[in-house]
Amino acid sequence: MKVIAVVGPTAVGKTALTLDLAEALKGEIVNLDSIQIYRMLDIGSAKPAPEEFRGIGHHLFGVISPFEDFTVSDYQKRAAEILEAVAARGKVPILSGGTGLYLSALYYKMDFNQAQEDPKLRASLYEMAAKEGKQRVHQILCRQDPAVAKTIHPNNLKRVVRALEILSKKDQGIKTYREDLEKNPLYEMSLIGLTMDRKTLYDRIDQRVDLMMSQGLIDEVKYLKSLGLDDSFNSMKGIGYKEVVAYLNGEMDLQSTVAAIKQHSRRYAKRQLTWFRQYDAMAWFQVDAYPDSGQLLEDIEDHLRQEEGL
RNA sequence: GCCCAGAUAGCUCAGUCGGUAGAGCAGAGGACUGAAAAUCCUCGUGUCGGUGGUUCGAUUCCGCCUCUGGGCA
Repeated sequence: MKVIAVVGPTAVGKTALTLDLAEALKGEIVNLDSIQIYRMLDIGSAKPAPEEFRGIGHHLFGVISPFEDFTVSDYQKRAAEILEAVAARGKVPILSGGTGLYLSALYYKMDFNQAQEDPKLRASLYEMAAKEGKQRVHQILCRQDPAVAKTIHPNNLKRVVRALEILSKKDQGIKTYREDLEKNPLYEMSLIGLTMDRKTLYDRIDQRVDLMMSQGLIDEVKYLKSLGLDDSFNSMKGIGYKEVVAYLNGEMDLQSTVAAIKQHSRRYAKRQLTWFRQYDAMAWFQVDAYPDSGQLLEDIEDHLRQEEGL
């Protein structure tokens, strides 16, 4: 099945370009973003508005309750179904978003079903970390699987815990996961990476945060809070949300809140670029090197045609 | 004009009882298999304002100059 993925850092212009591309290729858009997937998180996640859909199919935007703990594994299942359905309709599915792990969950053959979550084990390990230190938990991993322990830093508790969780279900541990990584044979995926001069990107991020504020991000978060959502929910851990929650709790003044959102967004963009560099098949396009989006679109279409010809 | 305090990394500053210097922030690079907008790791050479002097040796002490704050006229 032919699938296109448009990825890149936040604020690089994925949404607009994907819309043009979908129009040109008679495609449908499938969300590849871990926050836009939630309902009611609109302004802060820069979710595309239905008024701007131009009649093009959009999937997995705002379909999950923000009270729900959505995971990569859930995404993988739901996205796979959507990709099937779109292809069955004779349309080309275009993934668009910036969540790297979600891309890998589709691009590679990743089986998350082998080791389910274990809340009890997690809780006890976190308790141990709180009492005896993160080092202690890492030591346990060292004993059970020294090779994996070496690849995970002791301070990265979250990942140490997950590695132990996998070991408790499965003899091979997380290492075999990594080594077994192969491309998902179901999809013939074209990877389109959007990038931009760093300084220009950061300016755009700053501008977009200002725009979100003027669009009413504070009110959006106020409303979410009034529903009972606080920073303990995964949905509220997104950039723009966690900072405004802190502001509404009186922990920060408005100016530093805005500054923090900008800074966190910049760092996030950097991490996204690091992640997306790992794919050898990624075709990169420097967005700000094009005088207009029309030329960019043409080049991308050329590239896709070329890839198909191979 | 006089007095005082400053001038050190992109920014804010610390420090060297004289042996050419280091924190925070900003920034850069990286890792990543059920929280991923998450979580975590690594990275600091800069005419120490300019110029003379003392000294084996000055960013450090002294003189002068320039600039920036503040005060007094």
